[in-house]
Amino acid sequence: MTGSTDSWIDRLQGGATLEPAARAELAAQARSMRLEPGTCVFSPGDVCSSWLVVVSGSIRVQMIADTGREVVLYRVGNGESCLLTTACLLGEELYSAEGIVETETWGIAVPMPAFRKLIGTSDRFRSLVFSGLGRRITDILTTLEEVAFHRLDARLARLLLRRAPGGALDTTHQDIAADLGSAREVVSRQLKTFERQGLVALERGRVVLADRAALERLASLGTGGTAK
Amino acid sequence: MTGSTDSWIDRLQGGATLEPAARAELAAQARSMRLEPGTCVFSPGDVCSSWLVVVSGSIRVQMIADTGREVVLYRVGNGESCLLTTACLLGEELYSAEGIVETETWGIAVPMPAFRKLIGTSDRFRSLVFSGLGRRITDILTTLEEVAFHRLDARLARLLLRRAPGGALDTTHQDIAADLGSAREVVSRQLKTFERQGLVALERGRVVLADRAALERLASLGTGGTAK
DNA sequence: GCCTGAATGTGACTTTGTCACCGACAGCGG
DNA sequence: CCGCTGTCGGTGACAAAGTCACATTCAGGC
Repeated sequence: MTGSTDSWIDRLQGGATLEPAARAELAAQARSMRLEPGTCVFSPGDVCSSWLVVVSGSIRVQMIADTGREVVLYRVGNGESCLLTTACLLGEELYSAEGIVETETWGIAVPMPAFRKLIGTSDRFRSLVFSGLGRRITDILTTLEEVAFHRLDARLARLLLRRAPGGALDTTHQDIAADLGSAREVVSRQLKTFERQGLVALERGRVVLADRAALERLASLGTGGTAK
Repeated sequence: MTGSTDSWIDRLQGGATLEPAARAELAAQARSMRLEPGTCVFSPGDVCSSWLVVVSGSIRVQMIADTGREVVLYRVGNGESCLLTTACLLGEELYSAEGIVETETWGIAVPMPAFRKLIGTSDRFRSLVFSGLGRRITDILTTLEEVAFHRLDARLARLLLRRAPGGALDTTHQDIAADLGSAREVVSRQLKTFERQGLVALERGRVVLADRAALERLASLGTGGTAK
């Protein structure tokens, strides 16, 4: 809303090539927000009135069962938009999951009317929105495949490799369980087993990778193995 | 492609209100197909070159694990379009699941260029496509929630009630297992238990509901119960 | 040092999934 | 009518995952 109003547009994935008219419309209509970790951006049953983009930071989108168990569907960050929001706006439905701010986040909200207008008038905007949509649907299907078909040890190994690039991961077992769609006790036990096998070292609120190669071997079980 | 060329357009959900220009474009570009049960319409890894609509009949979209286990994501029928196809066309991705014709099906294929043109020019067409999209995403999330959170007995009871309106269901245990994302043996055992409890009667290739009320009681466990 | 709440560890038991068979049945060709 | 063959369903044994009910452990405040 100030001098650098539209700098975020360039940080939006695919935003740099938008037509000038679309850029202007976006810059004029969008509302910029700063969000604190823990904030709930939307909950199941909410109506959806704006298109959401995360410029920086990260929002976790998850489903919660009545028993308290959770599954993380995907995370939105780095110039991405949120699949559920887009789907709800386009299909005029209610949210069916919840969105939680994970790290200090800079977000942009584009009101529904402006969003619809842009979709109708800008080819570039349309393809930007859609390619994000396709990618996320793939993410959700991957989550479903993992939960339905794969063993927990392989999934846990994959998650550790994916989320601990520096060789360590600072989270609680509860968080990991949510990511995997499993239960905390199960994750604790599996981590303990990994520790006994020398694959990781455990500290309170932190998992340190000790044998990356072995974890990779485990992770590739049931991934198609020899690949196609 | 004959006298009644565009009669299918009226049978498409939301198709009756399309602008004349959009109807003409659709009628001119679409290709009509008759599909036999068992035909595979698309497989994982295929590129997606046409937008697909099922006028009548039914197509089952499912994922298959290397172990042979399957989960049905959703079914397309009755004037609906296929989420995965739409998502792949829009996001230019490859299919990540497979589509199998279940019953004799009448389908329509709209080539990608015509589809893109319609999306860009017709407001009605756009909203028709999108509302279908939103509904299907909800379906997939429901599937994920069921598989990740709910007990098999409740899920099986729900499936029986949903798919046996006449009080009986003609399918194999294998098929039911695929629908639930579970294994055949597990479904067989659970059905046997239901039979011992007098909830159903089993015949080869057929399940007959015997105590609908009890099944409904079972089905509502873990659905939120008293509701919200 | 003591309290408190969050994070983690564990045992016992249930539910699901997997593996390896077996038997039952339908349709078919002889 | 007989026997073959492929699909369908049943079962036991055992492994993996989820649930329940607590016991520990630890970091910070007071």
